[in-house]
Amino acid sequence: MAHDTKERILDAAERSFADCGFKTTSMRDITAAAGVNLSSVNYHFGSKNALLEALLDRRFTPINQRRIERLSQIETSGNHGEVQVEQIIRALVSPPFEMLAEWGNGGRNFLRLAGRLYSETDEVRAAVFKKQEPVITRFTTALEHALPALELNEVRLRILFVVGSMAQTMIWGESVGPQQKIIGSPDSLIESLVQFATAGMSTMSKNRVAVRVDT
Amino acid sequence: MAHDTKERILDAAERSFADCGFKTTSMRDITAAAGVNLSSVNYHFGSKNALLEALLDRRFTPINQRRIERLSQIETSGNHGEVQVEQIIRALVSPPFEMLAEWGNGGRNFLRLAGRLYSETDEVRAAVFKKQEPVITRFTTALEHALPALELNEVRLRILFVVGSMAQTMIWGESVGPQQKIIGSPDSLIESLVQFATAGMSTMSKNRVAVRVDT
DNA sequence: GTATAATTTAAACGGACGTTCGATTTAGAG
DNA sequence: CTCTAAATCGAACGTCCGTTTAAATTATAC
Repeated sequence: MAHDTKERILDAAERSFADCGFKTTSMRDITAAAGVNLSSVNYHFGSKNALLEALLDRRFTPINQRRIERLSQIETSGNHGEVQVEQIIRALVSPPFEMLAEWGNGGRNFLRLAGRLYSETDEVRAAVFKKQEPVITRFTTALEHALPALELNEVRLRILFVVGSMAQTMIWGESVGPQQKIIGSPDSLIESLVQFATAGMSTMSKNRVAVRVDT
Repeated sequence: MAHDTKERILDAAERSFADCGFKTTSMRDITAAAGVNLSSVNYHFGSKNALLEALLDRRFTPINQRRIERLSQIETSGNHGEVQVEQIIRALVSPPFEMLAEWGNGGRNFLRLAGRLYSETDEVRAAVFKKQEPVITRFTTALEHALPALELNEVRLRILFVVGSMAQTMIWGESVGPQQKIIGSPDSLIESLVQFATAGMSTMSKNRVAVRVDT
């Protein structure tokens, strides 16, 4: 029963952060929802910020592990062109949604929370970015190799677009708008996202404006 | 000098909200930055929430006006297919970036702020959504007509992806990562975004998984 | 000029926040 | 059992928050 406290705090915090955001959620909200004492968070994690970090680690570590595994497989498969681009993108965007089945409600809460992170305060975002940096770097180089005809900065810009689509999907995962449910099963959602992102990532225009870079 | 106060508050709030987020920014931060008395915000706007609404109205009204104008022109132009899709998407995503030139730093701050709104607290997001609803609806139906081969829910889902890409671009507009500047002029940025979104929106797969909708 | 309204100001309000502290309870080892 | 360390608990700390109040100041109309 002892160590159970930590996980109950993590679960409650995950849910509250997803519902109300990091700053808006108070420690009293979290501890009340978890059914533990107010001081428990500081005792087990040190501070509210440290709690957030622990929370992100718990989910991002297996997600990123899976991402990297997939990418390694793809790199040794010998595929090329748009097929490979699709595989790479799938390896990037699928894992968070696949975890839904394993993690249940906790996974759904984390998804909403994680989607928001990309637009959090610079302070929080910097922390997240640092954790995700190795993964982003690996996928960036992989896509640069898979799309040799594209300027490097254009590839990186499109990765930004893909991440934005993914984040938005995480946030609005359940319903969009007041009533409409436009999202069915997680599987079909992933397919739509991968298809969209692959098409956008692979497109080669005829009359494109050159991408200028200020150095 | 009297009515100048309101705009100074709006400018300062726009900047602070963009830097630190809505909840994190205190009224004392805003009024200090604006060089006005603490009570001025409540006097002129009523509350902190009302200030945010006024702030959004100031920028979104002309942006959405421009969006609707463009869309109306497109609908009477007689174009079809992917050409029309590109025009519609351009009408949706360009205006915010075009305002940068007109609004200077204020526009840049607003862009970052607006990009974050899509992932704010449900409360804030609901308010934003209500304001944007007519515009979203019009663009949704326009794209549904332009893409008759696509299921309606698939169109709406892809609009979500496009909005996500746009929001992400607004947030990271200046620099991505610690040092890299991957974004050049606003013009080339818009072109990249439009091209990406058009390709993703228009793509027709061969072996797609059917999109199931829970009713 | 005076009267009236609009605006600005300083000060304070009650409340909620993250964190800390000392005491108490629980768990594990000898 | 006893001893020790880990964990939980209630209570309080100081701080910052959004908002309100009432007086002082400024602008506007007559």
